[in-house]
Amino acid sequence: MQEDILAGLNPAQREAVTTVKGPVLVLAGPGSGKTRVLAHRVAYLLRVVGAPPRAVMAVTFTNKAAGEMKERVGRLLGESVPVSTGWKGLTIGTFHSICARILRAEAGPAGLNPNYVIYDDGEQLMAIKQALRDLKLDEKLYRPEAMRSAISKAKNELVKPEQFQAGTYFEEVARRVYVRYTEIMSANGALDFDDLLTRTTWLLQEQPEVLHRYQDRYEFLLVDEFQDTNTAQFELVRLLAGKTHNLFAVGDEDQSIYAFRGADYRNVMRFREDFPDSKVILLEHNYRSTQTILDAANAIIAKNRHRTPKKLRTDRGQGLQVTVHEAYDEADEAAFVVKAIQRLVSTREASLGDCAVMYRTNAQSRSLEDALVARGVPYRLVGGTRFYQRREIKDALAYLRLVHNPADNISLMRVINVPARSIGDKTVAALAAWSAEQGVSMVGGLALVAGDLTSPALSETETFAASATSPQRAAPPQHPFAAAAQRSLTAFYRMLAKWIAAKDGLTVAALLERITEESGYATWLRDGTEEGEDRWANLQELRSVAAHYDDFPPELRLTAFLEEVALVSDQDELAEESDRVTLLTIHTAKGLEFPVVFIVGLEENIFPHSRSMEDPDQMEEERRLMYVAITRAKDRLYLIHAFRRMIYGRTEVYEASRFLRDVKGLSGVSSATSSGARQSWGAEERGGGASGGDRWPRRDEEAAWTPSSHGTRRDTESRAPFGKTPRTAAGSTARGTPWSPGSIDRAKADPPPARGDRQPQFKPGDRVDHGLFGQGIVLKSELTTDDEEVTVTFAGKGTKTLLAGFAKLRKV
DNA sequence: ACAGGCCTGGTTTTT
DNA sequence: CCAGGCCTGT
Repeated sequence: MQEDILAGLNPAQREAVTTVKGPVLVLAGPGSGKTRVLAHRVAYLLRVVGAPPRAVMAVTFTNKAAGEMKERVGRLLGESVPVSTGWKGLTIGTFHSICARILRAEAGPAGLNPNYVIYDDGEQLMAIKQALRDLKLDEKLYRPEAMRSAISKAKNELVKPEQFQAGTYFEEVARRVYVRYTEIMSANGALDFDDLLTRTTWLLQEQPEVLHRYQDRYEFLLVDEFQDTNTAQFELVRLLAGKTHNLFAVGDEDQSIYAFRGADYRNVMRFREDFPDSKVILLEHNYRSTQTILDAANAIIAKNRHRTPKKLRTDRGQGLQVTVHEAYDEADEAAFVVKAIQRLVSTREASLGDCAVMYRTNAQSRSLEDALVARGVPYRLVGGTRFYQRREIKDALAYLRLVHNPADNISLMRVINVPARSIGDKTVAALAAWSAEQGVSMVGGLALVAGDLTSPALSETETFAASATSPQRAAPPQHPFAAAAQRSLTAFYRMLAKWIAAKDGLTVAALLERITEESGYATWLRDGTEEGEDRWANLQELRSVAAHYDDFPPELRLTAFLEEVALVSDQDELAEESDRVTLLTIHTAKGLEFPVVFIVGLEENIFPHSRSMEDPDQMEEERRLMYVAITRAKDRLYLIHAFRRMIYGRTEVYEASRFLRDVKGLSGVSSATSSGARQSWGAEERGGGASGGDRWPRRDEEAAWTPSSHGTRRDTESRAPFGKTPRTAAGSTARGTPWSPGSIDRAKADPPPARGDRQPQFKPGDRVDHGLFGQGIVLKSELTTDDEEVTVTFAGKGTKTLLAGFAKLRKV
């Protein structure tokens, strides 16, 4: 058994797995098998050490990582040990989900509503705006977003509202908002994401009895991505491990890229200070990339001052060259990427799914999408609109949440007039004000308006107003509503009260269905449009998620469901099945790997980002980001920058990124810039031609090369609407020729056409058939070094430029 | 209630 | 340039 678990591990990994007692810090380079080590260690603890499953806690940052770990542990153990996040078995989960569970179980000691709801950023912002209104502060002057970030920062540092030290006027405002916000959240029975961590940590800090219970239970702690912990998380882990010190932390300072949300890679150092007897294990062997790629990564990260020196090694050999390419502008950059991908695919050196294009900011995806769509290359864009952020989903969840926790005013306000029930803004505002006066939640207020003095909403409400406990009422108090408003409010209340009464007897799916039907939401949503049907389909998807909870005990299923949807993002179930090019930011690429990686936008002020230029610490983070990006690549790496780029509607010349300078001198890195190509085979080589995006102007032509000189681009094209499936070229519309006719002669950046001895397969006027676009007519065809580039106009699908070796074009 | 015009601000993101 | 918020007018 032990052999099984240790088989295939290298000596360092093996040591990490088997060093069971005491604090262990594993510094794990990218691709060094850290997930493997974590899973094997859990299996080892259970199987060889004989630890009971309930004594083991493994903490990750993302659901995806937690899921992977569960799966791998399950595989190692042959599924014989119950792997669950439940109380009985192993605890494997994210910081947030584990904390949510602890707070649910310890609602009493933690002073929380056991039915608390979790607010996401949007709902949090609503609560902050409420706080600003209560404090009569101007939203324009004190941006809610700024307040949110100040409050979040305080919480990450475990600073309570009453401990908040304001050193500036702004901070004083933030302090007051923080205080008021906390009151509002408590009245609503709501916690934000930061609260989950800080409240748990405060609970353990302040209640020794609770702390000891958890310390006694969890003999073995494992923490992934330790460099991403913030102060609250670090403290939480420290507390939990306080008794046994059997704390196993895996991290890599060099991959810390989340400082902006409170992560502090120095926690890795602090680990060694706080646990001086800790054993440090380095995992430097990389199983992912070629040596050339690792050399580039090492060259980047070696310039950071604050790090434990490490050097990645592989036994994969040098591998292929790393390509540095200079493009003319963002369109040329995108065209270069797409062509390179098509070339690799046509030669079967890679599949579309092997290829990833990474960029610093989301806005950069646009030109890439344009190029992919234009050339009919399927792709997926990671990080688009998320399922749980969609309006219909948020509405449905707000209904469910309100039924679960009627104190939740934010959810009430979201749904009270959706669909329209003649309860306008003024009525809602009056209800909010009057309910607060009465010391009840808004649902409590509705109960009073409806004359229902026995409503549970009147007794369960935590209040922040004068009356701390709700007095027994003999008669409903006078309310400010006119007869019509009263009628609407009462009708809404009766409906809601019925759902609340029925909730325990129904499955979540049934409750959801009942709510969407009786509220009129379903009818309202399905307005006959295609969009309405899409949204309805999304609701059905939510319902099928809810159905997973049918078998839970009745009193738990709604709680469990709401918790899951609050803490899970569909990023986690990021489908990898289809063969498409992946577009994603470097941040979202962390933890992933691809055989072929393109890093685009390698220009000063783009990457490294302009906001990081002044601050050496932020510049180090940019460097780590570049390091993460490079180390995603297994076999092929392309580093691309553009000579000029349009940002915020302004086109400017950008200097190549310093990161390129760091990498360029290395052996195995080839700088095949377009300008070099131009010099070697001459600017006069070819005349115009309509397939834009891949040519350079001559120097003397630069002045004329203004946006207006190359016609309109994509200004009429709106982005394809998001759907449940990633976009493909199939639904795209074509655009016109991007370059204005008759403009000056240009050189091609592409390799020169193959010499004489080849004949094009296609010529202008040929009728062809394409699997995706149907029939079309060839406009022109040109040979390139290794393929033939055919421009075809398709009926109703516009004009596409395709590679004959890649697209399945057939003459008809 | 909603369309349309004006203004503003625009890293990175999980939970 | 362009998305999202806010205001105004129907």
